[in-house]
Amino acid sequence: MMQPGSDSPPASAARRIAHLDMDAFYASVELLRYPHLRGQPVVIGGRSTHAPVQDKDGNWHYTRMRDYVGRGVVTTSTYEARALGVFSAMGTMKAARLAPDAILLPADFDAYRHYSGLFKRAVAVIAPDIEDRGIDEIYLDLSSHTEDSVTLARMLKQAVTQATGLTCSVGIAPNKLLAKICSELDKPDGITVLTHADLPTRIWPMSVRKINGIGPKAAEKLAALGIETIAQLAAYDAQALLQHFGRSYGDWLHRAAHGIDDRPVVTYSEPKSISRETTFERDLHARQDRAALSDILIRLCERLGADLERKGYVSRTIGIKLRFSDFHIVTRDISLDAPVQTPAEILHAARECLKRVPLDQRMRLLGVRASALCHPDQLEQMPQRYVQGDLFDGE
DNA sequence: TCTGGGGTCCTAGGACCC
DNA sequence: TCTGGGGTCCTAGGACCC
Repeated sequence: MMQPGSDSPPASAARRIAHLDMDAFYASVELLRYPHLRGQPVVIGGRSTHAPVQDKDGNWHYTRMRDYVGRGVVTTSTYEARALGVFSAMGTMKAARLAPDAILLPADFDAYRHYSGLFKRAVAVIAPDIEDRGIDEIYLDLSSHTEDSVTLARMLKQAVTQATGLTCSVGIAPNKLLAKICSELDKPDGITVLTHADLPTRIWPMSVRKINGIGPKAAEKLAALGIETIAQLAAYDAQALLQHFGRSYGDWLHRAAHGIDDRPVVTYSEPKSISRETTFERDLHARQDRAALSDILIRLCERLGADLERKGYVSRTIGIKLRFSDFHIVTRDISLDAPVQTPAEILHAARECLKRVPLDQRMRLLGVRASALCHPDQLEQMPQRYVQGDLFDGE
């Protein structure tokens, strides 16, 4: 907030942006529920059939990783499990090999959403300019605050812990790109404050993969050019980057390596799409498993329809997604004349899309997506199509 | 013993319009 | 005959993020 009597900062004024990241969020929420597991390697993943059960004497019985069979990936893990090499997105079976004695807990997203709301509301009391980046992290615009950065970070962390019993890590820097990198520098339960002057010593030695937006593909391409650290990326000829990565991404790479990022903290945005998808217990075939697939599709459409209704959206574009056993993905979508919301309407459109995919291979995943969303009460004000000729009568 | 579910953004070609 | 230059929408795929 602006202080009374203070002038608006000039457009070029240095910004102060925080990135706040909850520490091992899902696992930490589970430890609130099962505090006696603290200090042990715990992995979140698998299905709800692996939930702990309490016997008549009040003792909890957990599933160990070694007893797990089935598909899926690790959603997150405690720092003790990470020490054994178990990280997010790792196949559950591989994780079981690395940490057979680790305890497996199913993900409970309702609980995580609850704690997500608690920590965000607590932060909002101190710093209301919040950009939501998912369930466990946020950006904050602290530019108008007068306290020094370490004081602010301590206040934020204290508010989060008071509201949830959980810890987080905070990075404060001149922009989102740097704030995001620096919240990781002192994890868990850390505070890192960075200025542009710290770039060469703190940021440049790191791998390009630490930049949010450089994924495995881009990193591989960069490595082929002899670029592995952010320093090497910063030193690389800007024109050459454009040649290799195209104008948009090439320019962004160059700016990112130099710590330049003008993106604002976006405090509100409408969703672009809503989807539901599921990976089957075993791969299914369109012919042999027709009934099972049909049931799954119907259930997905029901859930998607319920999501749309609950959130108050109608959709003009329905799409499907298939992942085949060889992991290649096919999508199809269809734009409708009139927006839809009910499961029956979604199902009808989804079946139209499915007709356009050759189904001769086994599938492992089916998904349904609604996009081109709008609120039903906006339909009146927003005609679907302008009659294009009207504006150009006489042409 | 591989590899979840929910998203965003970008690119690119073709249809179609003026 | 030869061959414009905008623009928008639709569709498909892919990279990336949490």
